[in-house]
Amino acid sequence: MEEKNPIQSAQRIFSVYEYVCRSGNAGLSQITEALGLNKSTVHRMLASLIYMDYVKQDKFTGEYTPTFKTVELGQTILGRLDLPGRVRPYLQELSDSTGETVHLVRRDGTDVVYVDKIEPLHSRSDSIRMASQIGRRRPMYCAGVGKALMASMPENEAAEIWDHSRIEAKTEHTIVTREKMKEELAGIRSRGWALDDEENEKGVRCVAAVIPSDAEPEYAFSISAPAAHLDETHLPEVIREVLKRQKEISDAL
Amino acid sequence: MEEKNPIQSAQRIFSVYEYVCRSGNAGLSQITEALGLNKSTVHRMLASLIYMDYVKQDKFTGEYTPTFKTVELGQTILGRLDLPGRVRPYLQELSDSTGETVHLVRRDGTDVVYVDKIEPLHSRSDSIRMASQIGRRRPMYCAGVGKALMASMPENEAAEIWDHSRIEAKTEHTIVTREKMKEELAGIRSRGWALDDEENEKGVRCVAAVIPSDAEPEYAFSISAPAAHLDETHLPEVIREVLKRQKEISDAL
DNA sequence: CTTCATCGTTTCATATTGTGGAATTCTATT
DNA sequence: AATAGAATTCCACAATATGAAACGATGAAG
Repeated sequence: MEEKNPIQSAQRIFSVYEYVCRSGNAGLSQITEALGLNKSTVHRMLASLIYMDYVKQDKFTGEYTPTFKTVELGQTILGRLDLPGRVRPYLQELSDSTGETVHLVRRDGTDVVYVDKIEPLHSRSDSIRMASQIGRRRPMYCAGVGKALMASMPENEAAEIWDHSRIEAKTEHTIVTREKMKEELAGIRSRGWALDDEENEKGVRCVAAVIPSDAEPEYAFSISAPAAHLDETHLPEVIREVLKRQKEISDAL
Repeated sequence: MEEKNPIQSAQRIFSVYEYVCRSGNAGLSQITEALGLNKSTVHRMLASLIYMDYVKQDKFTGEYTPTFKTVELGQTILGRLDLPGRVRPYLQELSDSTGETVHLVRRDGTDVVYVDKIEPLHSRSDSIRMASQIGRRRPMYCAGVGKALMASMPENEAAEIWDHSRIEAKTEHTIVTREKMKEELAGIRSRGWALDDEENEKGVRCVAAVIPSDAEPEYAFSISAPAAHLDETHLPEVIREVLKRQKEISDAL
């Protein structure tokens, strides 16, 4: 991998672009300070982004905000995936029947990327909003969906993913040894579902399963919930729901 | 407005970036030909985009594809909007009860931008897939949602939108005169809903209404369907459903 | 097996552009 | 009216982006 951007001005303009996207709105001085660039440089970068319709400037406040063009490009990329649209009805039903958030992910190297996120139509009164976001990536080793995918591939391939992952203990429950992971994957294979037992985020558990496929599965889905909801009492029922929907999806594809 | 990009290399690298996003995957030579740039320039642009993680290169085919980073940025922008998440359950019910696609838009100058799109969980057998896409913009004057929004603002403001729009007859049904639009908006005001009567796309009709707000409404939603579904027989029922959901949303916000 | 075509990759002299310091303009505050 | 602090503009020149040419890889044709 290169150790610096082959095009310096690209680094600069994309820094400005991302800053505006991530902040939502920002003034010239704020961006200048945050990025450590000269303000006439930043000004020209913004003028360029405005010209290309990625950014717009509020007439009254002078602040810069992202346009929806990035949203449209993102949706163009996402919309090219066929599977999410086809499985969404099943995942919405899963979400509705459990009252919890459902995620669909796609494998991307040693990571998974969230490609859909379904909230129940009627949230339970004690539900919490999941911080997950479509487009975000996460390492496979500490995600229920990631482990489900690893369990559905040849063992050597799963081992390679482990070896290429930067293992760190995200919580005290995160699996950090090769042996433990191997056992875990064996368990997942025999059960047909994976559990993220507060391994990625304290207080959050999830039940996951792969989307069956003729080839090696590339997608997986999960129900995430506060650990208090997914306790020993409720777990079996949720597992049943997950496997039921998995079967329906399998039958329909 | 500037008549050329203030930063030439920005123009180039964003051209390459958009090309890769829109095509889904492309080889160096293809991009070079399409954009009329020197191939070593394009190669360096791609190297830069790879460095910034917007693009990746397939190891086997050598082709370049967009990563999910753009999706993530787009979702960051979209996720900053509060209203879509809150009204989605109502719109999903509207979609399910009618079996048609529902759109939520937000006003953006003289245009509307699609910020959500809901498909019924169980499509009717003769449903068609709407070409609309989140992030896409559309002029207000020829969209049901746009007319609904125009009808809910002061007349002079609606007139200004009309004056600043590039009016063209998208179909033979498109309203292209100021007088006709004025009458149309008066009708919408008295009825409380708008109809896109094949004005934007032949064969497609939609019923639209604004999302009520204390201030001037900024969002509107619509049901779109093939004209054959939304004929005179079915229209009253769909209108009732639209107004019913509008009321529920109003009560809940 | 050799040759050829076409793809992506790399190099480097130099033409061209992006840079940033300083001045200017604008607006809100005192 | 003066001041502060924001955004905007200018332009000499330092620095970079450019592209022609060469190179390496791969698959197809003979």
